[in-house]
Amino acid sequence: MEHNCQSFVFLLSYPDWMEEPKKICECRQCEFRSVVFNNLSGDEISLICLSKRDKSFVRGEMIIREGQEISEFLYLKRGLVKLFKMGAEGKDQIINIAKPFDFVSLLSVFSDTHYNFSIAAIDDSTVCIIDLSVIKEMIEKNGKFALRIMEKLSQSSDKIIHNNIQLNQKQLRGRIAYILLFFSNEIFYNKTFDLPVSRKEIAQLIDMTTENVIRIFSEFRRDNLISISGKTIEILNPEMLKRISAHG
Amino acid sequence: MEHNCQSFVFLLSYPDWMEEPKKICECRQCEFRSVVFNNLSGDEISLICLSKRDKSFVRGEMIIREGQEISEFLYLKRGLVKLFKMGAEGKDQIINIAKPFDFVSLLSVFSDTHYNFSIAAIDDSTVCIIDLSVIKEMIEKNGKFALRIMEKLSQSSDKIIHNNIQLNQKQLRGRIAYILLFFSNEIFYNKTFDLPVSRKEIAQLIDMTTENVIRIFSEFRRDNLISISGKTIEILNPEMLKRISAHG
DNA sequence: CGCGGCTTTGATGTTCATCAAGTAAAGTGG
DNA sequence: CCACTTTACTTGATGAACATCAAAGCCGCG
Repeated sequence: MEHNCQSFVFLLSYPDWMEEPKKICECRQCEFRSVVFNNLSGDEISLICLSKRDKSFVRGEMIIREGQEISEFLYLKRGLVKLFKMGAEGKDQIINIAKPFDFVSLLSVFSDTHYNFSIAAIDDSTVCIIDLSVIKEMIEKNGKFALRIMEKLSQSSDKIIHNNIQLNQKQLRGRIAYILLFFSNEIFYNKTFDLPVSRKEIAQLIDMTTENVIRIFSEFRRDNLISISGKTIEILNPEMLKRISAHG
Repeated sequence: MEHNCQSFVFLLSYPDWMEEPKKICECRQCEFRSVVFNNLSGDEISLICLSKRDKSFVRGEMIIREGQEISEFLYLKRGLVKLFKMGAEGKDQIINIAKPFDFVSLLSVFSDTHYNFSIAAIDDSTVCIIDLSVIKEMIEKNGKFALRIMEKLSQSSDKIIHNNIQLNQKQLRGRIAYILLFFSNEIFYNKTFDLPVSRKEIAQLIDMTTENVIRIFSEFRRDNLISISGKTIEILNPEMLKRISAHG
């Protein structure tokens, strides 16, 4: 999971017989390259390298604040973040949870000048930050790259929209089952995991009250669908949870 | 509102002194051009013309059926359509209502091979259909065009997502107020309008039951916020509706 | 150690879906 | 065009699902 995209290697001097080497950047090895940057030439990768930097955030830190100007293109390299809209007094609404290689700035990067949502780390995270103008320039110049970016962007929006539709139709038990399976299957790839969010945040994510999140957790524990100890959750009966998620 | 994008003008023969004219296509005059196709050269516009056709649908007709392969890029030239996911027995869920110049195929055009939602005309509509491969080719070749398409696409997704978030937080009265103002301000630009959808469809759009849509309509009429006669609605007290929409 | 935030459970009331039943409107076949 | 059927609309009554309020234990942190 660790990767290091930030260092350049310069030769301080070189013998006559040697051409001046191009700047070598570890972006060439970055896993992210395989996601969308495949279509970029070596030179283009180098250009990105020049304008990019990594930034790390600890759990709980704000990465983007609603209203901030969009001048950079962000993707998540490590950790877990939440996208959310702030509301009055703890009434935030979580739009999405993003994991490594997601474009976290994607809503509105290309459609607005300012963020209309916030981003915060829900686990220690590092974000790769690229000048938006560089990305735009590259989109203009490299058509394959443009298509690939559109694909990723479109996928992310689709996912959010369809998530929302699905959740709206379920009632509380269904939503809890859904979110438990989401963490287990799509984030941690494990039946046992530590919830990275508070009960309250779960409530904000699936649109219900904190009390009811807890109540249904307890209910599921009573029915031996899950076991809970603090933040640690183990899925005991995934089939039943799937049925509950699908139905109700 | 009327426009005609479909006819080519060919000269059947031309004198020696005249160069063979390029195909002239009325796309050059199409309003849509100003929306995104500004950045295309005359030749590129011609290419689009060659691969495109218009198709009209009467109110109620299906335009796209869930599961269908995506091979074309659609935009709405005239009318009103609904994007929706089919559910069991009238339990459809309406995702969005699109108006002229919206990209109606936008969710998933670039991220999937098959539609995962349906489109139907809720008013007599005409759709301009362009080969998706032609659009993709143009995105690859013309960077400015690519950026413009991304912008439009991103705007549309953003709108849907934020709509959803807003609606989720409101209770029934707030949703009805919201949707009434939506039709008045964003679709018909008029305080009096004919609802293009049934009460049931409104319920599917803002996620409630048909009975409650009717109940709250009646309530609003009783309180002199609106007047209703059949499908015709007049907004009498927009300020109050705005307040109701904002609050609850 | 004490304060504030997170968690938990119970009691209560509101909001909303469901059921039922009837009227109006719109489409259908003779 | 009329009887007929179906679909849309409307209102009321009931109960289920859920939010809100209240109270107490827990945990981490300055």
